[in-house]
Amino acid sequence: MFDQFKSRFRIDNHKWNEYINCFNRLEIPAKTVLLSEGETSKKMFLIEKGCIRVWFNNNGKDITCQFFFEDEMVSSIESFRKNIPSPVTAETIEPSTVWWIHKKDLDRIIEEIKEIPRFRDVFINTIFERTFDYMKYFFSAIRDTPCQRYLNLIKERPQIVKRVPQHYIASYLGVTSVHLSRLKSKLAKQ
Amino acid sequence: MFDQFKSRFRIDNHKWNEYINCFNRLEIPAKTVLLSEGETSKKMFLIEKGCIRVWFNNNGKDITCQFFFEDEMVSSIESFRKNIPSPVTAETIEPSTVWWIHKKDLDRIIEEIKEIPRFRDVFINTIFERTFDYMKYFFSAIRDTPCQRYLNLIKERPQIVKRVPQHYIASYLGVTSVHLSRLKSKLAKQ
DNA sequence: TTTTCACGATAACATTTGTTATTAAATTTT
DNA sequence: AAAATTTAATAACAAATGTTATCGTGAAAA
Repeated sequence: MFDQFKSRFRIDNHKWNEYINCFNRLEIPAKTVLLSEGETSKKMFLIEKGCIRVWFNNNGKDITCQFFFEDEMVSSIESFRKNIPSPVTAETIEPSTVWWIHKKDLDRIIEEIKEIPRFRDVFINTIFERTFDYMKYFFSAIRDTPCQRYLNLIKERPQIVKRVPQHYIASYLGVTSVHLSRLKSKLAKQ
Repeated sequence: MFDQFKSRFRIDNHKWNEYINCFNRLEIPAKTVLLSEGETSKKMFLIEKGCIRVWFNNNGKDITCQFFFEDEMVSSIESFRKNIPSPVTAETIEPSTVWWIHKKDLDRIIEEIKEIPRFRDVFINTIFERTFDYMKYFFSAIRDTPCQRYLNLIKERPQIVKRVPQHYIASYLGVTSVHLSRLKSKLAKQ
């Protein structure tokens, strides 16, 4: 589970064991809430198996804004970094296995390995890539029709279309589930 | 113009003068292109006076995706950082005064002051904030109606509504200029 | 097994948004 | 000043999308 990170940073074995001992394995059923809207995020989750959606409430309807799958880290990064109430809820879609770590442990680890220039660069690069991702999402939202965004999702993120219930995808695309269903049947006819 | 940065990082006078000498002042009319779509960004611009929009072409129509005003830095950060062709064009809206710096000079300066922990943290924090901004834009795009987004713009970024021609704002909101005009007249009646 | 419940498809109708065209005012250029 | 260009408003119609309701299927719970 953690080898992907180890090989990237060349951390000595002793330290490495100390770090991975901070993680706790957790097996949970579908629809388990890992972080609630309004709660300040104190844990970071790493997905071993399963899938998680992040959503927020808007006038009684929930709007899904992110999906996470195997090997991805999940939290409300805004809540986690700034110690403020989370604007979103994180919840499993499938029965899942996750590893979680306390914020204070992760902060300490980051503080320690921050001194490794190699790590620092990877860290900064990761944040930049996240920014570029969200820029893309925003640009797509103002440029493309819902139909184009759905086709794009099939192409770029097939996992989502295959594993996630359709009404979650609909709100992620900014349309109703009725309309997404309509778009699908229209596309099937062509 | 540069004092806002100097006070933030406590850099000694000699170095400071070396740094600001890398910047070139430029007075330009409205509709001047500073970076073209497809071109690899080699300059970063800092706005002393005026305003700049960033846009991309979509099937012959241009879609504005960002606005910049006084004291803000402009480039395609993706092109600038990754040395790839810019997905966007940057162009003045008003007659403007900008300061520009060569990428190689800026890279060298950043490399030097990166060693100052204080700077490093501000740098990392700035990227995070950019990410949060784009997350907000994306969330708003899938959650809010164009009308809500327009009202939000008036509230959160009044400069845009006051200084930018309406058809640029329309594409930024993801609607046609006809429709934005319609929304405005509807709001005026209430 | 039986009973809920979650999920998705579809229809009918309402509302929003896009398209195209026209006009007028404001601004810039000549 | 005159001409050209840019910008915004409006109307009429078309297309996209939302809303509400109904139905069927399959999965989960009792």
